[in-house]
Amino acid sequence: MNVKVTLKDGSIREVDSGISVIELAKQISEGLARVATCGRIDGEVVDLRKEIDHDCSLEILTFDSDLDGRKAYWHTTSHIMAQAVVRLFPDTKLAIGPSIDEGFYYDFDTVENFTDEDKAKIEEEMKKIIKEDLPIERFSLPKKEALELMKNEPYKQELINELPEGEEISFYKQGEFTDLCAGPHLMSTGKVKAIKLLTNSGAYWRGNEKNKMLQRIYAVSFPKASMLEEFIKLQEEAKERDHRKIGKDLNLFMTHKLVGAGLPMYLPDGATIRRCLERYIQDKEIALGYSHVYTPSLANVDLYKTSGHWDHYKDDMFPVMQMENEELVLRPMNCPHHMLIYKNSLHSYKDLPIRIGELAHDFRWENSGAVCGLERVRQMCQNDAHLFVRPDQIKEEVGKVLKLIVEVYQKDFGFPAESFRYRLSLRDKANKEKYIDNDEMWNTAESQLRAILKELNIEFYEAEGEAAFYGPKIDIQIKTALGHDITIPTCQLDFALPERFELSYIGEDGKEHRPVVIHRAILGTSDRFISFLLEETKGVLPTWLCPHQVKILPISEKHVEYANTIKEKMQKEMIRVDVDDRSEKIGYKIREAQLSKVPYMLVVGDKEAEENKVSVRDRKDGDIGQMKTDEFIEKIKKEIADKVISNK
RNA sequence: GCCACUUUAGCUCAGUUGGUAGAGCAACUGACUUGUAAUCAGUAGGUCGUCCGUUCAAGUCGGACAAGUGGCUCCA
Repeated sequence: MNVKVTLKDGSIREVDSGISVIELAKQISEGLARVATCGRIDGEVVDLRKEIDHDCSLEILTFDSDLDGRKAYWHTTSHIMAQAVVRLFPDTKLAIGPSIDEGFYYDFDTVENFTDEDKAKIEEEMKKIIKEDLPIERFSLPKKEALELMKNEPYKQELINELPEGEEISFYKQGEFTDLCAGPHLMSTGKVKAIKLLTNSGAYWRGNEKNKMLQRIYAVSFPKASMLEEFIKLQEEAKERDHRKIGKDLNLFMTHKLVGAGLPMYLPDGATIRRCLERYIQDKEIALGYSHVYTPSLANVDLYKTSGHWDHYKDDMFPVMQMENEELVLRPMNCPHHMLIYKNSLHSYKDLPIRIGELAHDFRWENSGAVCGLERVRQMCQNDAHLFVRPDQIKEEVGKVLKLIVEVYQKDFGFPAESFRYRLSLRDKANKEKYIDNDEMWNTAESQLRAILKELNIEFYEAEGEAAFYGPKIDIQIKTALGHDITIPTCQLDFALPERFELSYIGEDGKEHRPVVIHRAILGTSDRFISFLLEETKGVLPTWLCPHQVKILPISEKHVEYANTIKEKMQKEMIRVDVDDRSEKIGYKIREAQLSKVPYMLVVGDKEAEENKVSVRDRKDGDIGQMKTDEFIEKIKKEIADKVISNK
């Protein structure tokens, strides 16, 4: 933000581009600066005196790259929306209306739910309020008077009552409408130019499902109509990246209501991608000293009573199946099985760490409203492993896991580092029944993970209430094309399950010691990883993962025989190759192959057949010229060599 | 699970005020034998998500259920 301000003595001072709008506003309210004379909106220098047409101690706010300005802009629009709703539906009670990353929402307690028609009316009314260009005034009241002013607004009263005693409580007034608000806001409603109501949905008061459900309307606003158009365009692009759309277009997976919600079926091409990924990650793990096992998806319910899952995780599990005298459940996690595998033999301190991995199917009851393509499912395949370590090995092993994550995501897949945020997931100290009760254990585990992250110089944030019931985690969070914040890789520290299963190793001193368990998943689950992969790559997968790596396109039926001979040659080299032998023009075949995102198209006709060559067309660069068939086979083998041991 | 919306051919979508369905692409057949992003013609394909109701008559109106979509809650 680059702004010139006129100081009270009349001198003009340029404010650093690094200053935030809030900071500038503070300077103004402190009397340091009076009014800005020019600033940038959407990159263009404009005269702010035109933007700010009355003098008060309000903030100067513009919608440019400054996040604070953007938030104030949206926040103001949310007040305009609330004003419109109150005008149209006077019995509405107001809850909260904050700005969010992309726009804002407002929660209303209404007599009846909003329909699409209501939304259109609200949008019209908002445009009127903008046209009225109502000045926005800020004032503050002591608590008692604030409560009196909001006597008809129970949600606002609840909020006021929670504010600390003695604090000034600020309000913003525009025309007949006044709302409790910390600000900041624009100077008047007319500053808002382009608005669009997006979706409405139910939302619980304070996000607690025990509270009343309110009506939430999401919306965006911009200072220029063109920016709104741009926003809509970006939204459409995000839809194109949606893994469910790509999955359908490329025939990767399907669901069927007879199978059930959240239970996708992988079609041949999707199954190929998954098989390659699973082989890849297992090969990586083998190289790092992991041993893989197979364990059943069903277990006696007592296993989970022993592990503690039954007490802490029951609601997320499928119900017990009672057969003869046994009570069986589908497993939600693999840890208990792996604990028993560890316990199956005696271990020396010299044997540790022991790393037990499995591509294991887990079953979790997800709310019907939560399931989403491959991203949230009710049966998933975890790329799971449990590392049984001595306490002195925790740091090294967690470090190795984090290193593997970086290697996979950044080196092998080339995903940009900015896509990921490291989250230290801690317990919620106020909600003790959710977690295994052992404060000492929690404190040790949490501080150890924090120390490791710091030591490795990894930037992270802490989140209370995100831990597993048995221990804290380092989760790697990503934001999907759909804007969901999800975990893919995870690394968890667990002192609890070793205790519960009475695990031990024989130490140097000849006595029994308790190992520590590190739970980790690199791809997370195959399902969620594929959803992420498809969205991140827009379906243009690296060659080693492509279900169809090469498509041979004969110019005419005369050339099908030659096409088939090179196909056989490639198949022997474990390349996934098809021949398009239909009687279509070459342009048509290329178009189809291109849309199916095949990395290499080999056009073959008389010229190629004579010289035992192929004309290579790359999906990104188009025609890249002729080469000998053997030369092409070597090229593609080289391309996939470091990811793949067995390609089929 | 909760709130809102959606569900018509394999896919993408039309379908006027209720009078038992259309297009494009795909598929199939035939002709064309093709040189780097769509050759032409023809054929076939649907109890309009399922069930119940209103009506002389329901893709269209009402209800229940299911699946899907956007959120909330939850979560790998």
